[in-house]
This record gives sequence, C-alpha cells and structure tokens, in this order.
Amino acid sequence: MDHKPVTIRDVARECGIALSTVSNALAGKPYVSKETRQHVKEVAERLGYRASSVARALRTNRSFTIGVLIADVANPAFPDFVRGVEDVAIREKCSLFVCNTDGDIERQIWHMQSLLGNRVDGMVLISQHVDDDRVRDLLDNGPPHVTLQRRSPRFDDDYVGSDNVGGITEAVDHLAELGHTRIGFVRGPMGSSTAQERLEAYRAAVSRLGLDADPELVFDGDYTMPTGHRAGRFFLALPRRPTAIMASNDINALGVIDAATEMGFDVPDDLSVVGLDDIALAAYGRINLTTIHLQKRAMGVAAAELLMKRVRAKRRGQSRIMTFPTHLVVRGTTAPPAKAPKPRS
Amino acid sequence: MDHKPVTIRDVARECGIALSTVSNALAGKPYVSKETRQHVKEVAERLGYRASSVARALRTNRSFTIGVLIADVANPAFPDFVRGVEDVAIREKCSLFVCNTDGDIERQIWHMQSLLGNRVDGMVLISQHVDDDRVRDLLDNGPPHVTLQRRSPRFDDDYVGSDNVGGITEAVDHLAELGHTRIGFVRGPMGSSTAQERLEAYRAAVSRLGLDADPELVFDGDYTMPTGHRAGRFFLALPRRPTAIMASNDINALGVIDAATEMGFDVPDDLSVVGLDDIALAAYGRINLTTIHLQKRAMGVAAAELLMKRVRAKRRGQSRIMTFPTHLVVRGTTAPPAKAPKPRS
DNA sequence: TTGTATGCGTTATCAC
DNA sequence: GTGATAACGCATACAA
Repeated sequence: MDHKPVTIRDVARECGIALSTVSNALAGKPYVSKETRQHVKEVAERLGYRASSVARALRTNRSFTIGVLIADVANPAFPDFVRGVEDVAIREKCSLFVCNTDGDIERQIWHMQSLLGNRVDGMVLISQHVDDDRVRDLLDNGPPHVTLQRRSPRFDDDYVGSDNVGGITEAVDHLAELGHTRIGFVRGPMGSSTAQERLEAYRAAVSRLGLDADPELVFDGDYTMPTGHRAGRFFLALPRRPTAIMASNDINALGVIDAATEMGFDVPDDLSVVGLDDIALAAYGRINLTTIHLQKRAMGVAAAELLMKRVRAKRRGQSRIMTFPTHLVVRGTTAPPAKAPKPRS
Repeated sequence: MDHKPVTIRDVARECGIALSTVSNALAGKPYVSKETRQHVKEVAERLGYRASSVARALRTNRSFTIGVLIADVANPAFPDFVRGVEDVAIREKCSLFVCNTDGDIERQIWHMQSLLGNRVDGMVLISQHVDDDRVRDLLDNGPPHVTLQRRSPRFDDDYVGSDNVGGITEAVDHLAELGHTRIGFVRGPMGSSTAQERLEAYRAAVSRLGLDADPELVFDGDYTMPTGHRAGRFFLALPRRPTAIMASNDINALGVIDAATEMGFDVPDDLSVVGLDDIALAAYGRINLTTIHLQKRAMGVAAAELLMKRVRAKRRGQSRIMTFPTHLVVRGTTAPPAKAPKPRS
C-alpha cells in the first residue's frame, strides 16, 4: 500500500460526473437528485474516499482542530480536563492537538506558534502562562481562546475556573472546626491566578476565624510532590509546628504526607492534610485523602463549549467567565489535633 | 482582533518582491541574496507572518502531524507513553493529535477516520485494537503506523513492546522465592497480545516452578480498578485462597489491595500483590507497590522514532519490532505467606 | 439538478 | 537571483 489517498476527483471520474456534484452530493446539499447522491455515496465508499480536512481547512478557513495546552499530562488532574474538552470536540467533529508545556513558557510559546501555524480554530489553555507579553501577542493575533484554571489579571479572556475561595474557605473551616489553630498553607506557583486566589482565601479564613496568622505558615511552592515533601519537612521542623496543612493540590499533599511519615508523624493524628483536585486515586483506600473536589471534566466541557461559541460567533464580544463550585470531601487525612504536640523524632 | 492570518503574499507585497522569492528566502534556499533574505525575514517578523501548515500540507503532502491513539488518558501509565512520543515529535517539528478511545473499537475507528482525514503523517496506536477488519482496512489504506503495547498476531506492524515474559517470570519467581505456591493471576483484556503473552509467561513459570496450576487461579479481567477489586474478592473468597496475586497492571493491583483490605486481609502479610507498569504513584509511601517496571517514556520515544523512519522512507520495508526490558521493583506489597491461612472474616 | 471556474496559501517548476 | 505560474484537494459562486 502506497497510501495515496483517493480524492474527490477520483470519485467524480469514477462516477462520470462533475467534481462539484460529488462535493455537493457528499455535503448533503438539497438540490442533488436521489440517484446521483446514492451513486456518489456508493462509489465514494467503494473507493475508500475520505475528504481531505487539510484541503477543506484551506478552502473554508476552518480547520476543525483545537489546540489544548496543558501543563503536565503526568499530573493526574489534567487528563480529566482534557477529557472534558474532548467530549465536546467529538460532538463538534473537531480534533485535538494536545501539547505539554511543563509549565515552561518557552515550551508553551513553541507549542502556541505551532498551533497557530496549524490554523487551529481555537485554543484551550489549561494552567498556562497568560500574562506574558509574547504569549499575549500570540493570543491577540490568534484564534479565540479560553483559559482554564489560570486567569490573566490584565486581560479579559474567556475563563473557566473553580470557586477557589469557596473551596479553601470550606477546607479551613473544616480544619478549624476540628480544633486546628495553626494551619500551614502551601501556595501554588507565583503567577498563577488560581494560586493567588487560594492564598487570599486562606488568609481571609484565618483572619475571620482568628487563627494563627504567622507568615511562616505560608510556604511558597508549586504543584509537585517533591515540593510537597519539602513543604512538609519545613513545616514540621518549625519550632511551633502547624497541626494541619492545606496543600496546593493532591500530588503536593501526598508529598507532605510522605515527609510527615518519614519524620515519624502520623497522619492524621499528628498532622492533618488537605489536598485539592480530588484525583481518582485520592479516594483509594491507602491514600484516602481529604481534599477539595474540582469538577474537572465538567470544566473541560464548559471551556470547550465557550470556545466553540466563540469560534462560531467570529465576533469578539464580551468575555465570559464561568466558575464551578467545589466541595470538600472529608476522608482520612484530617482529624482533631493531638492534645499535646508530639515531640520531634 | 479579527484573527486574519497574514500570508506570504502580504509579505511579498510589503517587500515589493515576488511571492516565490519570499518563499525561497524563508525556506532558506541557497540562491537568495543575503540582503533580500534579510529584508524578507524582517518584514515577515514585523508583520507576524506564520506559514500556514495547512497550505503547506496540501501542497507537499506532508502534514507534520502524528496521530496518537490511546486507550485511556486517565490511566496514569498512558501519559508516559505519550510523553515519549511527544519528545520526538517536538524534535521533528510535528504536532500530535491525541485521541482517547476508551478501548472502544467504534470510538477508535471514529478517531482513526478523523486522523486519516487530517492526513496525518503517521499514527501511533497505544494499546489499541489492531486485528479488527475495519481497523485493518484503515491501517492498510493509511499512512505508516506503529503499534505500542499491543500487537497483531496476523499482521506485521512495526511494534514496540516490553518483555512481558521476562517481567512476569521475574515476578512469579520472586513470589515463589518468598514461599508462595498458590498465585492468582488477573489477566488483561481478551484480544490484547500483551495480556496473552503475560498469561502464557505466568503459566510457564507456574509449571516450571511446580506451583499450583489450578485454573481457578486465573481471573479474566481488564486493566481497571473495579475489576481488580472484583478479582480480589473472587480470589479471597475461594475455599483455597491464593496467598499472592499477580495483577494485570498497577491500577488493577490497587483494586485487588482494596478488596483485600475490605475483607480484613492484610497486604502483604495475608496477601502479596504485584502490579505492572510502575506508575509514578506506585513508589508513593502509602501505596508502595511491588510492581514490574516498564520503560514507558522510552518506549514512546522508540515508537515515534520507528514511525518517523517509516514516514521518511515512504517504502513499506521489513517490519521492525522492539522489545524493552522490564524489571521487578520490590516494594512493600509482597512478603512471605502467613504460616497458617487467616480465617475468613 | 448539474457543470465550470475560481481561489484558499504554499511549494515547485521553469523561464527570465 | 528573481519572478510568473501551476498544482495540491476542496467548496462555492455562478452559468447552463
């Protein structure tokens, strides 16, 4: 097999009719006779004709492709967002270019340029840099886009996010109710709007509840397990240890727990830990992580729908923002603080 | 912004030279004068020109896109394969269409048709159906492809897999050395060459070591956690329970462990469990799963390289097969069997 | 209802 | 060195 795709011209020749009639027949135009259409369809089928999306895209200026920029496929939370996007992509007969950026801006720009070159109909940016000048330039001169889980403070992008404030508030309330007063907080990467919102929500809750507002209780981190590990070691080495930690995400929370275990602390007896994302494995028995649930797939769906609306509209109207509710899932990593702080081991 | 991409014609007009010269200049053709090239580059840059991959693909019959079919992004093992593919895709300046099939053949066919319509240069099939007639038809009339982790017994595809026999053999040896004689085996989906190979390796090892070859020790399953759970319940409800279980993959192993825990059995004291894949979380403290390590990312790289070679060659030469070594990573879910079988709870 | 002609943005061929 | 021009496969305006 030499892989020479059969073209609409081949079909026309085989049918002995004009090329445009084949096109019309296949496109379901109403003014094609029943017999012609039937015949064309049969021949197309027999010849294995498949319209070239490439040629169609060139002609119609619509590629039926969407670019998805994702920070890290390896993070279990991200594929869920992508699944949501894919759900609507399939519905809309679009294909997905999926690009990993590792949170690296050069890599992100490289991918974005490639997507623009491919003339994607739109882009979904999941946890990407959205405020950088070069990114902005690409965004402004490109097709419609939606940001997911990270928002620019300076630009009005369509945006889908979750109720960070509500989530963190609920988590801190939960910990406070259990009796914790010193709650450590691992903040996400600088430059992430989501991380920023969460930090502010934490501070507000701490203040409102009259908890310990010691600045050393905020650890500058990111969303990785090693960072969680370092955060855990840091917090637990403090002269006055926190008895609970709000992590930046689930993976990060696992790092915290690992560190605690290594240092001889029991979770949740000596240290409560709350994650965020509610990845599938958080519910798994041995992990059993208390965490803030995000409607990841639904958010992916919403982002893609917003995008498709934009693609169809062609006009640059008022930007839309969607915020999804979150809820705390209490599992086994939170408990009341130990009465007497455990001596350091 | 109306998102009207600037074309090569715009650049030519702005430069006041012929369109084809712009093309030549940008393409780095040797016979363009230094000054012209420089000027063209400047203008192109200033205008924000980005060549249309769509038009180029139509003209050159090379899209610089690769289709990746994946059984399930949500399974933590798959993204690793994709990462490997992406590594070489970036090197080769290709973009990736990533498609989830959920192991569903209709979905797979839908995606494959879409990929063919997009005129991808090649396809990587990760754990996909490769023996179905319709799939075969698409494959035969399409661009080059490589199968990864699943192989057709009837067709000579380029194939990248891991040493299933070696992996399972090592795992069963390990369990036998610990003193286990009744080892349950959760087999992967029917129709998966990989699953089949593993089953045969298990049987061979059992036979060679003189272990219990009771057919009820083989559970027909798949790669999901719920199935692992069912397998666990099944095995542990047997009048003569196995003392160790070789799962079909890590996620499946976690299901087995969950079931065991629910039924009051301790892992590894009452039941040893071995997984397969070595997903990142397998090493995580609370999971600490003994498992067979697969070089997932490297396999993805190898598959993509094989594919690119094929894409460049254009000829349909001898098919190539690559098998990656595996190794057992002994962690905390395997131990010698309890002396006296624990009474059922 | 069907056919003809044109153009989408490139690259390639061949004159100049 | 440079510049017309054709062609890739399709959709569409328009003619028949």
